[in-house]
Amino acid sequence: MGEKVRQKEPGKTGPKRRRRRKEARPAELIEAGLAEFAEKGFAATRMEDIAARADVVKGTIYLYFDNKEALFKEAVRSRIEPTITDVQGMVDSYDGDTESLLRLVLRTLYDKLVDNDVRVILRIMISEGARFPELVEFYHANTVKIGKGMLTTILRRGIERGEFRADLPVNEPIVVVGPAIAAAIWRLTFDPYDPLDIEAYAAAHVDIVLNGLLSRR
Amino acid sequence: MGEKVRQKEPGKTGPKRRRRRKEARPAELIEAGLAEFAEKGFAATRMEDIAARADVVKGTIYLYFDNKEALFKEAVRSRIEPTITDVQGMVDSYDGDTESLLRLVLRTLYDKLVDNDVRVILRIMISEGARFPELVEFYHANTVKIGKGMLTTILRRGIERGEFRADLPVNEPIVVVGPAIAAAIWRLTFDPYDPLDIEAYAAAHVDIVLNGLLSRR
Amino acid sequence: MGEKVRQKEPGKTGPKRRRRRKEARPAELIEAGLAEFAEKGFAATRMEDIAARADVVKGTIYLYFDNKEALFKEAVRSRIEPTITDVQGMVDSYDGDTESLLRLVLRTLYDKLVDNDVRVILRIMISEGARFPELVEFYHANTVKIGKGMLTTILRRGIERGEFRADLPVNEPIVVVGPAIAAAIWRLTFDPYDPLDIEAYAAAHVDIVLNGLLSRR
Amino acid sequence: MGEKVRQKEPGKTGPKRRRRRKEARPAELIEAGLAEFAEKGFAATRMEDIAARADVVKGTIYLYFDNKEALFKEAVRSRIEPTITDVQGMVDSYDGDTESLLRLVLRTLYDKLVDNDVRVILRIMISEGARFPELVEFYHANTVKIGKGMLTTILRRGIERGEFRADLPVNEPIVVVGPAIAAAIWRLTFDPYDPLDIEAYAAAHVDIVLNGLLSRR
DNA sequence: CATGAATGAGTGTTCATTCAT
DNA sequence: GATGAATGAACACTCATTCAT
Repeated sequence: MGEKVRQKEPGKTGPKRRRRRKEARPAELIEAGLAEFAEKGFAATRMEDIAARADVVKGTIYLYFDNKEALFKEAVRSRIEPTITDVQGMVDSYDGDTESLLRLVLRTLYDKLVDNDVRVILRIMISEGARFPELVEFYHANTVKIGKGMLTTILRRGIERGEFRADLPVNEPIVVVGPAIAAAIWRLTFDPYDPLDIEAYAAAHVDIVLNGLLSRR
Repeated sequence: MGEKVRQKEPGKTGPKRRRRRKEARPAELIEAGLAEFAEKGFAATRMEDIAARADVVKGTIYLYFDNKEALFKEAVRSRIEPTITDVQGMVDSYDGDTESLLRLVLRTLYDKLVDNDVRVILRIMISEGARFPELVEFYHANTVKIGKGMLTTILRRGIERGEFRADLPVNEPIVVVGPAIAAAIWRLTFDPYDPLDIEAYAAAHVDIVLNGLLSRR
Repeated sequence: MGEKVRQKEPGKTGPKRRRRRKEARPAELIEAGLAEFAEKGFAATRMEDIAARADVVKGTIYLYFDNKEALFKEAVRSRIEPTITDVQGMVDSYDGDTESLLRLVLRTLYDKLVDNDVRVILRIMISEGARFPELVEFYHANTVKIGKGMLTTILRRGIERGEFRADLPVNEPIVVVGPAIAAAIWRLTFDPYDPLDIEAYAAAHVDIVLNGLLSRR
Repeated sequence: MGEKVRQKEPGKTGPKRRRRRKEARPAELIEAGLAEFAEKGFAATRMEDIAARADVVKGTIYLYFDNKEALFKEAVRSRIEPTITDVQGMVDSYDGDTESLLRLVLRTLYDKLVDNDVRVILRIMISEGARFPELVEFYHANTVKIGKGMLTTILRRGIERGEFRADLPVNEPIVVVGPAIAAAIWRLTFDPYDPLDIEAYAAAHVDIVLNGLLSRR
């Protein structure tokens, strides 16, 4: 009888759990949305799944966000903002040798890279960048460009202090962090089939970038 | 022939051509599909758009592929297969010094990276990998793993011949090509806002990886 | 309330009412579905038509049923269930002569046969049985088999009490109700061209089955 | 590697089996169509399946029939036509006693009932009658009405010759064959779950219809 | 504020039918 | 005549969004 009439468990009708903190709602939805978007991409993510993850119903989302796209953008933006800023100061006020400074910066980068959020933003940029160019621009302006500038500063500092080779290609500082970006991509894709030993990899990165491959003549 | 627009009642409804392309169709559809999937991802791509790009109607696709997923998988697979194999031989038979070999391999990598197809496969792996793990596994097994092995071989060769430092971290060869992967990602995302000078970047990559950052003591 | 036609901008697009009928909806949809399925068969019935008959839109059906097949099965099942049970008791507790009992049972059968629902289930069994064998099995087990058993009981009772011929073929009780089944089929098919006088037919059925054709020797 | 590109077995391209007799084509298609329609109904039958059953391709059907509906109607009609006519003569020229005549007619009916074609036409009438009333009318006019008339003739003959009860309800002759119709329906539906012993059933039918249920007083 | 039933605009897929070969 | 590639009009089903409660 009634093989499968979906009927949301009748009897559960009572007005039970009124939401805890109303203040937290948008943040919870952003959290839930980001998780879903990162996992499935914009198009494949269902509002219903976001709602379920935030433990509300679909309609509730529309009390806080105009539509799916608005939630997506806010979610991504909210995660981009606090990313680089904290590293900024580190460079300005550092007074040790530049090699140590670069090691510290790379260390920080790997720690962030392992952190889910940043990796996930990277995936979203790659996946959805074509459809949301403002987000890419925003991410670039607020994070990537700043980071790139920082690296240039570090390279120049090293050269000026005679610690780094004078003929370094300072205009292409991304090369220096390239292996870390590659590691982030690897973890997003091939890790299940060929797991990356982050510690060993990070050490190899620092070793090769600092010392190069060639034997000392 | 077969390309002619029907001409009866000129000025009427329009160019309703029926091309007969049995042999060519699957390849054309794969091409069109790959372009759309790469641009928009699996979920956001409409069969109708793929069809339009291949200049057929939606239903025609189903003459050649069971469904959207089948087309997607075949398209991706068809692009993965011919990727690495040609480089393989280069390494085995090379008899110059290892630095030159590595330069050659990196050069080839950058040329491929600029090539649309490979970059595009990378984007698909990152975007859709979670939903199509078989594809990631396939790509890893047929391309990435082989490439990684090649790099290890090259590093070992350099060490054995005394050309490379004896204490190189040969177990993390991805570090060596990391900057190139980062460049591919960059081109997929930030290039419109901050274009990459591939030549300069590639040169910087080779320079830094081979020589490192530090000044010779 | 809930039945009111929205009135803003009178003369505009029309009566777009949103009724909230959580409780009643499944039953309404089953009713509408059964009517359509019985008329056109499973394949030829459009979800949109079912929806229209229930005064909702197509998507609404999927709030209550997984798919067309699920709605079909539930609709058929829901109509099969309450069919025979009421007759069951009649036989067990009857204490008049068996001829009267049989007349009563046949009378009930004709009344049910005229009843749209049962006839319609019969049509569905014949039309769709091949594609939905579980339904046929279910109908047989819950209705036909029970009815058949009842008839056997009646025949035996008549024989035991000396009312019926001792040499009756009690193993083929369907023969006794066969003319009623034929009448149901007739009404489903030829009635428009050659209408059946149910009363006269039922009387003839009872007459012939009880007395036979042959003149008393 | 081409997981599932459908590609009709390349190499089988040669112009092999040119159809045997062109004359037979329409008949073969009608045969194939009838079989499919009977099994699945009009809507659920695919032209492709009919074609496959007749060992031609889909397009070929349209050389002989305007469309699906035309094929359906012709198929049904072609099977209706030769049905009753042969029995007609039997009645006119019979000179034995009427009980034997009726036995003979019922025997013939059961033989036909077992015969796939007639049962199958019955199923089609029940399933598709609502959508193809002309066919029902045609079937009724050419088969059912004639048969009904024959039965009336037989009943009258029996009464006139004093063989049958004088007060038989001659206006409802369908009652007499009702059990046979019920048997046909049974075989179309419940036979897999509760098989009918046709011989025993037919004997019971004849027995009960001729002698009735009541014990001779 | 929150709910969740209902909507309606798609999108993937099927299939009768056409037509160049 | 026969083929089978291609078409295009449906149709089942999904899901972002709305809105009465």
